[in-house]
Amino acid sequence: MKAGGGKHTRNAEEYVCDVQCIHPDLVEELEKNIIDGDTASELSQIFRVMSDPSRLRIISLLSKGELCVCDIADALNMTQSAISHQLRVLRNTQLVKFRKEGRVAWYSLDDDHVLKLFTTGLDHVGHTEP
Amino acid sequence: MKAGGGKHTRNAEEYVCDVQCIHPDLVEELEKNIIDGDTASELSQIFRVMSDPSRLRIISLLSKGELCVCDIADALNMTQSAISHQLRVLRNTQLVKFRKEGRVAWYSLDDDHVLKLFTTGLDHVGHTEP
DNA sequence: TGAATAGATGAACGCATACTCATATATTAT
DNA sequence: ATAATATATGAGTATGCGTTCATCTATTCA
Repeated sequence: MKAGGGKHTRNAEEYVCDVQCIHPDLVEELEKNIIDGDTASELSQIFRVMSDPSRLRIISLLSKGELCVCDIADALNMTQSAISHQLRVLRNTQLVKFRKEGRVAWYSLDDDHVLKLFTTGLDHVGHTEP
Repeated sequence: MKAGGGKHTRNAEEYVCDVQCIHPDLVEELEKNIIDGDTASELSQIFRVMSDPSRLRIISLLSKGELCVCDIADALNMTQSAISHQLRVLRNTQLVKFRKEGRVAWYSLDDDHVLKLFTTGLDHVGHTEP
């Protein structure tokens, strides 16, 4: 650690703290279980994308089926531009896919994981999907 | 919608677009399926908390058991202050809980949903937990 | 061909937030 | 009581991001 700290280990019923010594066994044990920084960053991106209310509502809509941009904009009462920007974010992170039909772009969820994350999250906040 | 837009509906095999008219059936259908703004905000908070690499690594560590602040700081090679700030965020959103034992604070995950979100996320990025 | 429309996108503004630094609080040891 | 330790926290700074506004491309219609 870099500031203000010591080091603790469980030792039967008592907790031993010491600043200078590091307990290699615990550290090693811990370090096996840490996801590395790259994985953490990669993972954080998915959650980051799902951490915006507008994007969640888009996902909520798309969980029911394919929709075009202006349907979404209308349903959420947001500008086409705002929706389009958000859809790009969702596209870039592979959470949604789309197909072009004339000048209409139809969007849909790309992955079941997204839906699972969404419903698990809803579960967590104590709501259930309609 | 507020800018640049029309309105589309699936109509058998053809898609009808019209700007001024709103198709009440589709809108109504959609609006039943939208999570409301409050729910979206509430849900976004959980994902927001899980959208930071440092917090994810903390969660990763705590998924293996109870740890004190300086254990975490040491394992992640971050300052005690930074960890403490992040733990407060995790505490305030009920993702972790803690107990005080003397001057040592032992933290652990508060909820199985957290772990489920974490592992589902890892699944999504194609990693599996060690 | 020219007008209208669906959507995409760059710039800019405002707000949120992760970390650092300094310091405060609470507990243990001497 | 005094010193040391474990953690918490406020202020400040830098970075990231969501939305708006203006504009651009591509497609359809007249």
